[in-house]
Amino acid sequence: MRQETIQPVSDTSATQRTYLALRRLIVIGDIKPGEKLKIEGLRAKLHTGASPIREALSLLTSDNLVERIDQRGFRAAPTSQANFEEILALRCELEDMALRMSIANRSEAWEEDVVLSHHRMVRAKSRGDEDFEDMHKAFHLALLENCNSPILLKFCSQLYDLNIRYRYLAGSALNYKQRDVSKEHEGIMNAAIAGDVEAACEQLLNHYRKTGAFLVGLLDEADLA
Amino acid sequence: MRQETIQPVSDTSATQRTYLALRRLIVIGDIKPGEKLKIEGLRAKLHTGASPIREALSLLTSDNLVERIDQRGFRAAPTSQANFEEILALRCELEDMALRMSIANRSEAWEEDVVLSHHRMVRAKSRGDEDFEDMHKAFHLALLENCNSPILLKFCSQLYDLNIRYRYLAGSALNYKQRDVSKEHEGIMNAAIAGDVEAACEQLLNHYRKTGAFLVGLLDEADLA
DNA sequence: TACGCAAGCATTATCGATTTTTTTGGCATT
DNA sequence: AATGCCAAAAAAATCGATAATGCTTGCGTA
Repeated sequence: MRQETIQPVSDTSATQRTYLALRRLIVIGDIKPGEKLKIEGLRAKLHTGASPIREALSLLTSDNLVERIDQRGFRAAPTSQANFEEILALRCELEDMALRMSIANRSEAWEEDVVLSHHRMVRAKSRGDEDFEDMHKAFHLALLENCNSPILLKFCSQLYDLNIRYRYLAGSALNYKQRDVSKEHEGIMNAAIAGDVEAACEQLLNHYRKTGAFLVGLLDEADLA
Repeated sequence: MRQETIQPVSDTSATQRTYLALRRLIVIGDIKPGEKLKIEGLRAKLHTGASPIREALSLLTSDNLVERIDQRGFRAAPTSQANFEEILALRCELEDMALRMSIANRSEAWEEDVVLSHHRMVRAKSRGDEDFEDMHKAFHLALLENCNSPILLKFCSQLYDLNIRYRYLAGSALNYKQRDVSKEHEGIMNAAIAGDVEAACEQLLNHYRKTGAFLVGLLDEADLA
């Protein structure tokens, strides 16, 4: 009988798992903005050693989700209205840029990716799936994916995560006020696929600004810190 | 007699020192693009333990200077003409944006900072100081500093470092062909201080594009990897 | 009472050793 | 000659313990 190659204990490293777990905790607000991230506490919570934690925190620093203070440990990045507005403004600028480039390089393969990720998002939503948020992000990034500028894409992805954090902070109020977000998504997708740069960008930015304005309203009430 | 508080062994952490050292080695090209970064080797070279190295490398990952491959270690980010052109294009877009904002928020304090950092750069240059490169970066960032958008600033700073790496790769040929870079710097500074947005931005982008075109020429000859 | 100092405590940072995983090189088989 | 398999070596990842550092509290003094 064929000797089964020994299965690795896990297919990802402890650092990777810790990174994803911590990132999630911060983004969804389970770890509060400004909160001190004590190694010991996390070690217990995530069942792993100090090294993976430390490394994961270093990685999160680059994502602007964690602040590292030399000799004084780590803390979750603080939030503020100014920070939110900065993120919104940058997102509008950078995504506009990326979407224009993406459409300029338009190809059938890309159009298919966009349609596919949109479909998956819609499906996840109608099912009430856990991973709707992931699909939502995937859709938005798929739109930009074709821009042929990995660094720009990375910036957009980072900003997306920073932004979504505020969505969670604002609470579930958003779920009700569902506007016609689905329509907006469709509109963006269709314009993008049709190669209508101006329409696509205008709708995308509108989409962000509407959500943004709404969020600012909510954040005023809920205190951030 | 007043009891002297015990001096710390060093005023910065080993991680911080390692981070700066490694970053420098990569930017100036002492560590080649794509080169494997073995922990043991670096441990010996930098006289420190594995933990600080590992952490420093994680931090450099966020700067796009190091790639992390799960379970397979780290390597210096590879270079390519496409990558260089991407950096150049992004820099033009983002710095243009930042400079416009900076000028829009213009204040006396900021103008003084700009003048000061320019002076220091000129002085370092005339003296042939080691730290001319640092001063040069400081000057360019000072121009943008007033944009009131820390994240944008961070992006610009990152892109600056990525770009300068190519300058070093192209070799010292640049030192001779000194065009009239000093004039260009002055022009940018004066326009910025005078609040002439269009002139300042135009000159800044020209400055980058000229250097960029020149570099692309050199990079064609020298093989990058 | 307010201030400065110092000891004790909490936490971070670092090291050295161990465990896992990947890579390499040789050997047998087709 | 090429392929696949295994064992040995190299490297990365992780752990547990220790050293360094920052923070807090309580005491003595003015």
